[in-house]
Amino acid sequence: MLTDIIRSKTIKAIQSIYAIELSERDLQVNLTKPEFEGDYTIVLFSLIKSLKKNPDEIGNAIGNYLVENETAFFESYYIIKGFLNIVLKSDFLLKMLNQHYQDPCFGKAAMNEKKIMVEYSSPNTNKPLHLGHLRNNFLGRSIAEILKANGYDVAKTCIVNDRGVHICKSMIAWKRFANGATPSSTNKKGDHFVGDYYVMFNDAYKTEVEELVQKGMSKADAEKEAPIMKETQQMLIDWENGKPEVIELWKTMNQWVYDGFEITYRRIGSDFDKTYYESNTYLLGKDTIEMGLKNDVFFKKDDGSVWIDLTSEGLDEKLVLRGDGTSVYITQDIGLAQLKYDEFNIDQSIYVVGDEQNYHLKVLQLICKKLGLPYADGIHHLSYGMVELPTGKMKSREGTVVDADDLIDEMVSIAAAHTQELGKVKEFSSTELKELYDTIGLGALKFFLLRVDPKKKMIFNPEESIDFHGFTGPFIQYTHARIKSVLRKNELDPSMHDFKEPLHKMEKELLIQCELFEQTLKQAGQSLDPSTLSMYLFQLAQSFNSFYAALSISNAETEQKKQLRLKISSMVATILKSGMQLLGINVPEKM
RNA sequence: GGUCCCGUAGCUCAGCUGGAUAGAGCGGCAGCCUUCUAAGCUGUAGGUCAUUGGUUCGAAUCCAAUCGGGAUCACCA
Repeated sequence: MLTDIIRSKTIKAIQSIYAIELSERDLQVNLTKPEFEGDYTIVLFSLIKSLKKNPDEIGNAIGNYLVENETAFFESYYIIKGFLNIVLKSDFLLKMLNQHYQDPCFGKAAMNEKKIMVEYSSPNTNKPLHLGHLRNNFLGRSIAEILKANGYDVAKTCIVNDRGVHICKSMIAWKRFANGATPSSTNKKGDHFVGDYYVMFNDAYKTEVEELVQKGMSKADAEKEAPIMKETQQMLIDWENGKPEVIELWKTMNQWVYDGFEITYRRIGSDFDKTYYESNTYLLGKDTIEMGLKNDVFFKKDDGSVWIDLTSEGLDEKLVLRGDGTSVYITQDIGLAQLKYDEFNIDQSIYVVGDEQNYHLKVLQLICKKLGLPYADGIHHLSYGMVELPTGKMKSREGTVVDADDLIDEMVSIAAAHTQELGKVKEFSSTELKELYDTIGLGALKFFLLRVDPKKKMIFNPEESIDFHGFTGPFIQYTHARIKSVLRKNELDPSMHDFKEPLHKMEKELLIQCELFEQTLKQAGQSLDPSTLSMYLFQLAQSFNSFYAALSISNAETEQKKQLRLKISSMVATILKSGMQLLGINVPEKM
């Protein structure tokens, strides 16, 4: 990578001029700001102390040395107020261009030996997906792809929360209110169908509680005594005892939800190498607790419940097994962590889970460490912020949840309206059009959710629909389609690779930006952050559009210039396409 | 109350381990389609980087305190 090359050559220069060995960390190399002359900038301030010279003197010495001794790389230099701005020769960039202008693997690392698991999505089977789930799904999928591009062997998994009292709630409501209705009899998507009964449960429950309070019962008691709640709790017990009729209903209703999820997953492009179900894993982890009890990692209280004391870590005492011997949430997470490790032999396990569970995941890792489990250090919580509305958190009780399917439909129909209005793809068949609308609508939505730092919470305003202009997915898709159009109309000659004419400023800038792709992927992989990639792709597209407006490709001054520009365009399109694919976004040939 | 996170333009967000006059997009204003896709391009206005102190050649960035907002601390998942 260029930055690394410049850094190491500069360090070598300093060593040979001043006989002082600097570490890579001591030297800052950045892109030169556009308002100054030069391509890359070396910051001289940090060298003043160790070299005991003034910045101008140091800059001149280094600049001279580089231009004279590294003739293949450096052309000239400028010194402005403590910064050494160097001008690159075009050779390195042109070589890269000739090699990779249509290489879909450009920027990606070779396979390494490490295996990483990414767990994401992890839905509940009692309600349809909402906007928050979309952020999770897009992040998980994209991070998995980015890690693959960094050479890792990646396994995508999902843990489905398919059991528990909340699942029984929709089952009870269905028994009470459905009269045998099914998704097909009502022509409703299965997950939405079941979700409706979950809502009905809460309504009925609320009514019953109110009635009891009217009769003089306290609110707390009423909440426990409401018949519908008692039925639900009984159902959970029946479920755990395997009562056939309950199991039958549970299977049926979950299948409805899975059928619904399947449609959404296929549409948004989420898939998994392995799906775990809580109904299979909820009993895991007890052996490990037993082991920890023997090793004094855990302790037992008088009532038989098992705990871990994390107060020395600044946390609390945490229950890991109930007094009656049944599991809590963390018990099965300990077990599942073990199971994943056993089944996949992973070096690292990434959990894409919302930041509301920071404490939980911290405790999970700490417990695994204390137990001395080999995979403890590999556990990594990719904590992402909640998606909120301008009015605050989304609340299902207040009906302010943004439904995933609805939002996708809305985005796709906006894409369709825009496309029809512009009328650029009149020759498309109806299937091609449908595919294009999906590509653009989902591209806008995915990019919107991936362009911000995962760690930060973000605000979605349903009043202003997601943009299709500016820093958006469609902007990048459009840039790609535009390039493809130019490439269709002008023949690129692969044999032409000797570009002697000096590069235009914008040509050089584009090549330097292309070169940055590898570094960007590496950084996105290390920080598990697709937003850095999103920003990079946007900037690249933006630079291309400026280039496109300022310089003519097909009517370039010379044939050599034309071919150079066609290759640069091709390289930009290649990077935009492969970069967007790492975000889970397709780019059209035409739009 | 304990722990953790956040506060940058009207709005949504970038600003990496301290470095040049704090940047994008949207929205506002003014321009650009007889030339390769105007979902584009160019220009312009808009900031006490929550506040106050400290560290130093230099702070939006590091430290401390204050103010404001949020998450979490269940024999829930």
